[in-house]
Amino acid sequence: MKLSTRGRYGLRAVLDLAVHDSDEAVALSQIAERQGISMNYLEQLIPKLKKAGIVRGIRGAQGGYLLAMPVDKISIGDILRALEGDLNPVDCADVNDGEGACSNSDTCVTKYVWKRISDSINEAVDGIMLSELVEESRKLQAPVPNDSNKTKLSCGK
Amino acid sequence: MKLSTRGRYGLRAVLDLAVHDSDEAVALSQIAERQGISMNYLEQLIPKLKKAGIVRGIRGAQGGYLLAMPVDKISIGDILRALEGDLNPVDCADVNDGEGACSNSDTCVTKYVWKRISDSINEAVDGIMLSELVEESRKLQAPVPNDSNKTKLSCGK
DNA sequence: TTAAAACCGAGTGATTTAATAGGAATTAAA
DNA sequence: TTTAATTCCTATTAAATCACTCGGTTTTAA
Repeated sequence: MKLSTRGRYGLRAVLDLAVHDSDEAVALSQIAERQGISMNYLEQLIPKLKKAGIVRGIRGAQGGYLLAMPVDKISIGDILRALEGDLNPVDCADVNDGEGACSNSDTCVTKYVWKRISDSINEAVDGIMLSELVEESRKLQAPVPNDSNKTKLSCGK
Repeated sequence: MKLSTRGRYGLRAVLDLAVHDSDEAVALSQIAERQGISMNYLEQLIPKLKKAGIVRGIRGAQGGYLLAMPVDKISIGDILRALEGDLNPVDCADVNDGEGACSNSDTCVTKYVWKRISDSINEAVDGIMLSELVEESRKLQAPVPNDSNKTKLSCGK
């Protein structure tokens, strides 16, 4: 029951993008450098975020990425589901609306457990908007206004 | 963010044991057969459940396993944590009380997200007692009182 | 024209998962 | 006292997944 680096790195990348949001695109190399993440690896996560309508890319020189929606319309749940796939603890038809066929759903008792876990996770992540994390990070870097470019926004790898 | 078969099989095994709870021990071979799970594999999960004080083994012929606590004292969270390890989405000191050292916990914003997820999962599973699942399974098998031995209690693998 | 960037797909070593297998120790019952 | 049932313990393994790396192509601003 651990998030993979897809979810962890990807959320950091989107948050970095959100913190540096403006009218000009941000190059992936900058995000990768600031966050200390391999750019090649980050590159693989981008298509998932694009498909979910979270970021959009600007090709060519001086290109980069922009958020495709305002920060207060993007929930952490949107981001994590885009990167990790559904956040359900099992592949079960009664939990994951219809997906994942199951033969004896009628005699299944554990599905109540999976449903409760699934609902609680999704409610938690859907209740946090990207804008809240942006605000929080601005508070944290306020005391040292100069090195705003270096803030990692997240711990560990 | 999926539970492994450890958690899914193991919970089914404990639930099976709880449904067939009595003063005589239940052989693992019976649980394995009823639940359609490899006995060799189930055998590997038992030490985790014993260490957590959930089951105890009776050795020798006519031996087997018994619940080590009353069903209303065992939460689903106890069982899943015993089988899967902690249910936190990341290894982060600020989430997983102290475990997992972290260098820049001070500038970390994402930890708020991980904490919310972690808390919601643990609250969900700690709020369900094994006794509730036993009751639920009795309700489901009530219409056909004869085949109580065959109830799988869970779907899929 | 050039260089910076997004875009695309293939390959890879390490780790984890989900088992299987074989045997030793214990004990109730024949 | 033997036998058979059972827990207990450790090792091995095939397959999948993870976390990257690499090499190239297209696009586009300067």
